[in-house]
Amino acid sequence: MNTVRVRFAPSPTGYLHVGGARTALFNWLFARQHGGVFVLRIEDTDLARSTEESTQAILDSLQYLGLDWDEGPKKGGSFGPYFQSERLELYKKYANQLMEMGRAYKCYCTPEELDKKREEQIKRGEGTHYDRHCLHLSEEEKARLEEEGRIPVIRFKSLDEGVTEVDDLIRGLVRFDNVAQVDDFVIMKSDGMPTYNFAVVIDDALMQISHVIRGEDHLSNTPKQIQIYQALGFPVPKFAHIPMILGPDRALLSKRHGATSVMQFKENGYLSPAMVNYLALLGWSYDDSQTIFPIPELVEKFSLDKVSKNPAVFDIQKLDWMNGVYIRELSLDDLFTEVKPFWQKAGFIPEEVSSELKDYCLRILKELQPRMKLLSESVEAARYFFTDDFAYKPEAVAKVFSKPQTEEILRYAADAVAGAPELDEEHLKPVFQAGLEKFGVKMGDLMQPLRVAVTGTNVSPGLYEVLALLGRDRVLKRIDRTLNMLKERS
RNA sequence: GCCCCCAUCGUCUAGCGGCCCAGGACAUCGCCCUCUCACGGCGAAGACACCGGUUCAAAUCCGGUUGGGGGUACCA
Repeated sequence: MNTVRVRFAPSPTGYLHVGGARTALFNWLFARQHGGVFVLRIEDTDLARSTEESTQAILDSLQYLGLDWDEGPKKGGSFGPYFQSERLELYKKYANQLMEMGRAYKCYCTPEELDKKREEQIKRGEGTHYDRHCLHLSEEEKARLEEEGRIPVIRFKSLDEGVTEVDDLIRGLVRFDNVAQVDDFVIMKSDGMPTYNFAVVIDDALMQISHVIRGEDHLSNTPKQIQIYQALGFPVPKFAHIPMILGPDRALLSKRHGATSVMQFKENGYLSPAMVNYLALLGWSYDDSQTIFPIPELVEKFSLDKVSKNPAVFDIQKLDWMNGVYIRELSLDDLFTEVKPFWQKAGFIPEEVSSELKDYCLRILKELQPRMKLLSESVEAARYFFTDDFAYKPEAVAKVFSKPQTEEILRYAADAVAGAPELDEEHLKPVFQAGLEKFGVKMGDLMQPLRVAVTGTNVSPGLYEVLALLGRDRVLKRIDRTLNMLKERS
């Protein structure tokens, strides 16, 4: 009886963006916590903008985030179909029922006529609402209009008095004046499709949705929907309107703020659990100390009454930090699994990785792990481990190779490397230190030129580790190459 | 225009009448570690939008102002 049934109902008119993902996440968490059902429904009633690619992109995005649905596309369920475009008969049936009850009527007004009336209402300082011009049309008038070729829409006849209350789980009681706030809105368009405010009610009612968790942008539409529930005698679900996500300029988060598509985040190297963790914290918090929440803990601790009422600015820097935290928590093996596609795409490693190569990768990753925020960063950071043909970073050359004695120091380092039984700190450091006295310089003045010589950059993991990974041959070749370059330059 | 929602450090937030001259995290700055960069450790700076009430006592309750967001479609 009290089964929790929630749903995520995106319209396939583009990629899933982080706002939608966050809504999906809150629904999913709520369902999982209560042992309920998470339904995925595709709201594709906008014929002009809905595409199959978008549907697929949404499915892929949810999968990446690990938000599995119990009923919906590719999964089925006993409340289907789960595409609104396949539920047209249902909407028609209930629209007719409303008309028979006298709670809906055909309207022949053209968009132009309606626009004009709206403008006048605004000019007069009134709220905008349909003037019920078509409510009292006689059968003859209707027939005449249809002969003219006008195709009617169906409007809901809203209540003439009183207020409609939305008892929101997050915002508390919100009251709307029926006359001023609930228009005789269109429920069936002239193309035979239902409008959002109608279809959402029919579907949520028929799918026995118990809690409607959605963005705050739907709060103002809720009284309209509640009137439909009531007119049709459907039980009204509980509502929870979660705050919007904004960009740094406090405008609604959109493409112009940068990446907003979930798949884009995946491609940029964000780990799924980091993404989920960050999204969960946008508008929700647990206490005054914890910020890292593994998914099972989220399922356990999430609650709607800890959801904030104010809109949240999407902070990419915090997401980056969090991604770094999750990267550092990965085992090297798991990190390799995550990094693999990036390295394959860069041509560093083949499709099939030998155990010897994997071992090498793991050793590299051990050094890179504490320095990574994004998986994608590992490509540039690891380039010199996979190719000898790397470019020297101009800033590094300018800064490091401009010092006196550079070439002598590099030659000394080459000798040290050539003579050391092992390329590690234990064997190299004493030799390097001896060099410092000889040249009258500090450790950095020796290590930095050597670093640039073997990596092409002045920023890398610990040099001893890098040298050991590269091996004697490659190190000596690279020092040679650098020396030649310096000679040619002067 | 009309209606609805919201208002604590730059950002996400804790706070639900006294524990708060406001706590945490990211970002920023400084120090330590140190071969560079990270990681890690320590520390600094940084907020209750404003004005009125209510109360012995307000970040917390009420009203207003201002500001931000949303809705007002034959989009969802």
